Amino acid sequence: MRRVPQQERSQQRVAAILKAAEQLIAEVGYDRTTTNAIAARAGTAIGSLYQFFPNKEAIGQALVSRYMRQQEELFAKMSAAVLVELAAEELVAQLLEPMVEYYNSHLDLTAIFATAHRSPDLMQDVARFNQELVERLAGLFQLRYPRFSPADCLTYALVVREVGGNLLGLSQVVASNQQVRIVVEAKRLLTVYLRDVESRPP
Amino acid sequence: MRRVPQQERSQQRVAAILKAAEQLIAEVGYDRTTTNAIAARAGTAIGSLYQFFPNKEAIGQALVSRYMRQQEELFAKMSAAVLVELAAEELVAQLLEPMVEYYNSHLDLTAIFATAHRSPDLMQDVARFNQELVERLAGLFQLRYPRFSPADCLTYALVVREVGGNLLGLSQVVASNQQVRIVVEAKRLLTVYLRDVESRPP
Amino acid sequence: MRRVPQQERSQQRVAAILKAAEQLIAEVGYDRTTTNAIAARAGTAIGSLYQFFPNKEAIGQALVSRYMRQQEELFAKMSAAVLVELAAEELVAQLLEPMVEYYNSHLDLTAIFATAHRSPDLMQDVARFNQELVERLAGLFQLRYPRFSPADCLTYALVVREVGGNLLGLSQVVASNQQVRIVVEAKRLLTVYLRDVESRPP
Amino acid sequence: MRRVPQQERSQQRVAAILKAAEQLIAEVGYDRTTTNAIAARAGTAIGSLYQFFPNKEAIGQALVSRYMRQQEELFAKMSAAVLVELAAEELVAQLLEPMVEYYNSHLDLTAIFATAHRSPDLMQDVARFNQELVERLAGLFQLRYPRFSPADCLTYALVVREVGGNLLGLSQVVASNQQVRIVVEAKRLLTVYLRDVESRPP
DNA sequence: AATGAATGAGAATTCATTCAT
DNA sequence: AATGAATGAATTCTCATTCAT
Repeated sequence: MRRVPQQERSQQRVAAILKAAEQLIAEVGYDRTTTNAIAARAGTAIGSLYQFFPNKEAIGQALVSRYMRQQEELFAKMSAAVLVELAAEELVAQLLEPMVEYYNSHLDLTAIFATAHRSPDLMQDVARFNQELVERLAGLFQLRYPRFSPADCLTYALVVREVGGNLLGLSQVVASNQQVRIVVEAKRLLTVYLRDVESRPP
Repeated sequence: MRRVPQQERSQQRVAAILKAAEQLIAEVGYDRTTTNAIAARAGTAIGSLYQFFPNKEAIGQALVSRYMRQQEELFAKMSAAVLVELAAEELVAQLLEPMVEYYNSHLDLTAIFATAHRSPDLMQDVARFNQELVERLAGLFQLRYPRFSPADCLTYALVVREVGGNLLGLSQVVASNQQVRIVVEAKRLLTVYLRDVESRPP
Repeated sequence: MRRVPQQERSQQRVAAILKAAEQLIAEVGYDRTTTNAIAARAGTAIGSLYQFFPNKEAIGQALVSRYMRQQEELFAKMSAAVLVELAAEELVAQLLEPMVEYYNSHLDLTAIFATAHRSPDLMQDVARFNQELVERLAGLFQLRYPRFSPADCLTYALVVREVGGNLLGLSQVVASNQQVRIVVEAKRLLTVYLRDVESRPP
Repeated sequence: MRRVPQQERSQQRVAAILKAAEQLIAEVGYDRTTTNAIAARAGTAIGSLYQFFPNKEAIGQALVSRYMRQQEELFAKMSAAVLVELAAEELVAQLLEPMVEYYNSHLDLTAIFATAHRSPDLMQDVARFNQELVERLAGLFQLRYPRFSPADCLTYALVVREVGGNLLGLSQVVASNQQVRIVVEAKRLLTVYLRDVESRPP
């Protein structure tokens, strides 16, 4: 960010910009979201937008990093010591619950993540976050299932993250009577998968 | 398509255009792929590109519909009568194998599907295909598990398609030593999920 | 218009754009006038042009509607009650004088009207204006010469408008020593024509 | 023309091209008529078109010069000696009749003439023809009315040509029940105008 | 001679970003 | 600090013309 908003009015402005960006990206995708449209929906002048963000990418980065920060807070609450002991079902619930909540209030994530693959800078942040998340999961699995190799644990982590993230994304897109069902199935699916992993010989 | 390529040279040209488009979309995404870049990589003049495709979207549509056609051919080979009888593990293998093969040779699909959500026309085709695929799966599940309601079968189909597609997509992106592992886990995960479904009371 | 110019600077810019468009259209015709050329001659960036006009056609429409508005003002000044009573010579003078003045300051009209026949939207405006003008004339003739049928009056109106407009257009194109003569003859020609009409039996 | 068509088949081809060009120009205007469209409507390959015409402009020129040649033939039939003696009404009839006939079969003239003003080469030909026509008329008037100055005769010629041409053009465009009326009025208008001229003192 | 695929300069339009007010 | 008008590089697409077959 170019300038850190000090006054309350500025902070509200930045919040409005991020909210507008979030909505527009969710609606039309990252590439088709114009900075002018963001400013317009945020009720701000385009010039003001550029006082806080040096370029369009920075807005995407801000969105991603805000998401990262919030996810980290969620994870920080869970002690690894506890997670290691939980039954598979409980573990999945603990992991997915906060993500479900987050997805329900931040619709743009899928769109940003989808486009992020291609944008040099945005990609860095998203990739770093995903990496971190996967590593954290892999570490957790290593603690829970010490008999598996690190490469195995990494695989499980990749699978769990991908499946979890995408099913939650799907739940946002389907007809409303399917939304909850998808989330229920996501938990069930991950649970039986983890149980299967647990039952495997080394 | 504007003009149907009759001669062999034309067909090669169209093939080169589609291949270039595929690569570029996979590299930078649909929106950032320019028609000029496609023509340049295809070793063709931009005007020639527009002799075959009326606009940029048509190229994406061609890619999508080619994919749809090929997928349908794959499905056409499997008789429902056989699939109904298979064990969960076999069924998953039958469903995933051809998709794995396809994903390995067509890297752009994830990128197109990601952007497609936003583009009116492209979306139609992709959505229609996904819908069809999901309905086919739901129909299959209904046959296999008659005790479940259509809504249940739809949920299972949505989950299986989403998880299957995304894990295969993931397998394209990860480090090479993880690629095969991911596919193996995808099959395992879907297998235990289907077994779980099978074990449920009505 | 996309954005209504509020500030004086903007108004000057729009005026400069319209003036440049007018000149270029008069010089090379509507189709061969490029928006970039208009912007260049107006001393403006192409982007600025598009802030005020959504597309090229809108510039032509603005020119036409400005013309229409000004013509209507001219007509509004003449009361039908007075025109009905005038001698043919006076009537022609009243009708042509303002048009002469206008043609002398707006050289592009012929060019726009010539191309307008072909452009869907531009045509609408021009056609509507011509229609209106002809109907107004036909109405006036009906009042002056109640013994003629509406179809007759329409014919007279069509002829008078066509001849009037074209001779004034011609006066813009010929050598300077012929300009005034053409206008004088235009008046004379229309006067003797109207007198002839007046002398006809029903 | 690039190559003079010798064989009959070639001559038919050229005729088809000119006919197609004529129609298209009448429909959409000169600038918007594409050479590919001309070839397509003529049932010819675009390459063949360019074997006979070096560029698009040459097609317009061919149309204009064909028109010029035909008009000259019409004029050649009328001896000046006879025209000088005719009454105004007869003279007008003699002059307009062939033009009416021609306009009825060649609808593109108005469109070409309208655009011709702007096209360097096309303009030359059209201008030359108009000039010639006007000079011929002026010469005729000088013979009929020796008491007027050459400048006066030129003015009358300009007026008569402009009015005649445009009213015939108008007659092509109006509703069918007005077409004949316009032509009748055109003759009447020119007649009373010439009579007025004849009655003027030197 | 005929064909029509191929070419690429050029036109309309968008949008990220700057900068005068 | 805020504003929003101004900028112009970049993009999509057209069409006159060429040239290999």
